[in-house]
Amino acid sequence: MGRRSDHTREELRKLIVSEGHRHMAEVGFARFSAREVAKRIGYTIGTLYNVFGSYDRMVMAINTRTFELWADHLRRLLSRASDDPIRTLVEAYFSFARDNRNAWMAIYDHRLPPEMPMPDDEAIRRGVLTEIVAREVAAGLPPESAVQAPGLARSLIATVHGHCLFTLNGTFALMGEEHPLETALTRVRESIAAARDKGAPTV
Amino acid sequence: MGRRSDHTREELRKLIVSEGHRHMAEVGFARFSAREVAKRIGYTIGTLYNVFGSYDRMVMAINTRTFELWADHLRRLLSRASDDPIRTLVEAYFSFARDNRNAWMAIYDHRLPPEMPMPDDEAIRRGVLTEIVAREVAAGLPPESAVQAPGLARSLIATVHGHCLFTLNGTFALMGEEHPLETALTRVRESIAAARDKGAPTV
DNA sequence: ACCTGAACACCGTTCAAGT
DNA sequence: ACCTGAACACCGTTCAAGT
Repeated sequence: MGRRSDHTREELRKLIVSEGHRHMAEVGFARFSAREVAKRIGYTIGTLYNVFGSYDRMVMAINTRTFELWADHLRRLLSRASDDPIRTLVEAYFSFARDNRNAWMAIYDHRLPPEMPMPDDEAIRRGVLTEIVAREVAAGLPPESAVQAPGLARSLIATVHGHCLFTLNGTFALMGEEHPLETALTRVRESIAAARDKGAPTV
Repeated sequence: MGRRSDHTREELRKLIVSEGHRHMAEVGFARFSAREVAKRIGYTIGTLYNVFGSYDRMVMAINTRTFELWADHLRRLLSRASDDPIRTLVEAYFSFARDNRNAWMAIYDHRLPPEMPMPDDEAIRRGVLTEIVAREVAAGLPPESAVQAPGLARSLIATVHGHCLFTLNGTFALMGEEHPLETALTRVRESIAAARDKGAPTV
């Protein structure tokens, strides 16, 4: 057969990412299959390799899509009148993860081969989420402490991430933790308060 | 063929966990294979199913073994004269993860099927690590705040875990974080200081 | 009772052969 | 130039058949 060209290369890319994301959301990373994505869009497995070159590059594109949906979710909740944007951010981090379990966990389940670094384009699109958080952290600090915002934001994302991950993967349940979100928020508030008190680092 | 009985059932269990752990450490969760473990110990795949019943139960046993090695590592470093056990704990969390990348990440890569809860025995053996941390956190608090120790310990483990995971999976590298361990330790100290100041909750 | 090994229904990856 | 589909070397899982 060959030469169908029902779609341009760009349309095909979007089709694969969109249907692949849906498949990931349904079955999760462990049962995700490139062959199944091909079947769903009515092409064969060879076509996915024409477009993405490898399984890893396709999963990377799907996970970047999840990052973008996640950032949208954060912006949407922040845009609603909120007198407590820090709480809103923590809640949005958790609610996206909980409502998109499989796709969200796939971001961290998938690891690129060591010899294959993340393309700049993908890294930039994923970095938007960090920027959203950094902006709100900066807004919560006095001007003389604002230089700390990017570093503090990275660390607070890691903090919230740990709490969110332990909630979804059952670790907190085994430990007997009953209020993961409020606990995470307490940690975040403590650190922002500490940065506020300390002011700009003197080093 | 059949009926070899070179080993008792218990010897076979230990053999599989030990060789399986080695295989996991070498290739990581994504390339781990039960068939390869069988080949390495000189049995066939059917025998692994006789002993463990499923792939998931075998991986669970291997990961529990990693938990025990990890707890040993923490105890070993704590037992050395240390004037700063909290720093020692954070360093030990990171150093075990870094020196046992594949086995450590496999703990969180592997997810049990939802219908298959963790057996009590495994949960208890994994919980030892949490208890070690809780003991040191309690020692760092005044007596009237000590009731908070278990809850605070869970949360600090999640905090350190997020920083450790972002270090190993490359997230922090993309974000430009250069001192993950010191950053995690700063977060931990802030939270312990906050608990110390606040005293026992009045609720 | 214990273990084997074939069978089953899948994988990701490659690539010669068609249009 | 684009796409197919067979081939390859693997998976986890099951289970009848051997000893």
